[in-house]
Amino acid sequence: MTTIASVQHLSRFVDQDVRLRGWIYHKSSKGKLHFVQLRDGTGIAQCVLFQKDVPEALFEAVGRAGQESSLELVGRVKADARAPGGYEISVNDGVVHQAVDGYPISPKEHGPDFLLSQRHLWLRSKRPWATLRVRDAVITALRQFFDSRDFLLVDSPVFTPSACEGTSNLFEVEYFERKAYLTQSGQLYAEAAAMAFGNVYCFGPTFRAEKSKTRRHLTEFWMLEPEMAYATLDDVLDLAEDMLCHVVQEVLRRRRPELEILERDTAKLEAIQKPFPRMTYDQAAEILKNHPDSTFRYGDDFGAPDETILSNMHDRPVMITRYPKDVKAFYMKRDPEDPTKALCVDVLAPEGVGEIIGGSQREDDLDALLTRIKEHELPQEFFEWFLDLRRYGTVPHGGFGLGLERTVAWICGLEHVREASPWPRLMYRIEP
RNA sequence: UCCCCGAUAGCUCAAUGGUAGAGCAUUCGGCUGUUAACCGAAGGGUUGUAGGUUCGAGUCCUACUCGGGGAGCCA
Repeated sequence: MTTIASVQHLSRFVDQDVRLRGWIYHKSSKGKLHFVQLRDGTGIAQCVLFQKDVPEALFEAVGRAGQESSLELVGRVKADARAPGGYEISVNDGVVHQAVDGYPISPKEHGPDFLLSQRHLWLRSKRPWATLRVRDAVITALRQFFDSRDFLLVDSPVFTPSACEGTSNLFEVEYFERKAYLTQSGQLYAEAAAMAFGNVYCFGPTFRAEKSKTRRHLTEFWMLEPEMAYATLDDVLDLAEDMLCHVVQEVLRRRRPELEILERDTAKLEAIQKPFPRMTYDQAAEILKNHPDSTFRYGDDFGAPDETILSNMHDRPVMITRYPKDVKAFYMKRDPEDPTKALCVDVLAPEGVGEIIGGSQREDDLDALLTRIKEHELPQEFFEWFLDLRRYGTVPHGGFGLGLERTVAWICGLEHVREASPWPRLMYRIEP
């Protein structure tokens, strides 16, 4: 039996006979020879079948086999500059498992509606392949980063009894005799875990029933939320900065070919180095006040065009701190130097991508948090356990939430976050 | 929820209110170096749905359905 090789590691088998198992990505025939671009999941390799070198039945079978036909080909690996990837298989044997005709996704252009409806097949194409391999590297780098810093993974529940930040925009589900909601953030549970384990993070799916139809929104997305006991806003900023640098470095180290397929300008990723620019809301407001394209009014949150203006001013993520308390969540601690502000941060990715991280130092004072819950008209009974964290050994603490798909979209240079998810869930799309 | 845009062959798109078209894909034939090959031939249509205007509607009008982009909100 000939050695089974993967396209990824083809260079290890030069001048050896190997067996490749996969699918036809593309084929072109010239009379007495076929060129088969064989896709095996790890990459694409060019295989050449000369009629005189292979069994007649195989030559005819390959001739009839269209795009995405499944097959195994056996042959010698040769370095050949004419072949994409630099290696080529001179085929002498093989078998077509299933000859396909009429595969829906041709090498030509397609629209997003069609491609999303064919997501189960679209995954096989080059761009999704490259994108999802970058996503894998991002996730691996994130876990590695937190593990190396002794953060413990403590996941938060998906079913929750009520809202973390407010009652709107939640998906409601039947939960036996009562209602439950799909989580929109694991943060409150991460805070409890931080009091038990010190530094923790949770990483899982979150859900927003917001009727958003933009390139930045999914109804289901993955969020990574670290939480640190005995931490201040500055600690949160430092952590976010180190984390993003590590993730980008790891993607550059491990996923160069994928970034090339995506035609990503890697110079823009090389520029992601410490320190990131940091400014306060007031400083950002001053910039927007004088900007012709902004309709910003002091006291409001920044709109999407405002974020674009601010992020385009820098070649690396910009960290904006200390927003007005009224536009931010109830659990954020107020700035002791200016009680109208919250000790919070938004991290805006460059190139107009916008917000990928939102974080804060948390309110650790029981009475202040009680007041805040009343101000926001939240049902206190659902937050008693959360208030317990302030009753029994409260400490300064903080953390942030990182949107995975937005981060992947930024690193890959995607137009829309839906491509950063293998099975994107959008307001008007839940299939396949 | 609001604003803008779109829907014609499997896909991407054309068609001045007057005969429904092309490229790709598919099928068949040809070709020993293709990279989204090339050359020749064939099949493929209830123009999103329902009404209306008109001698005549893919084209104009109304409603609906589905989708795309954006706002707000957020990661």
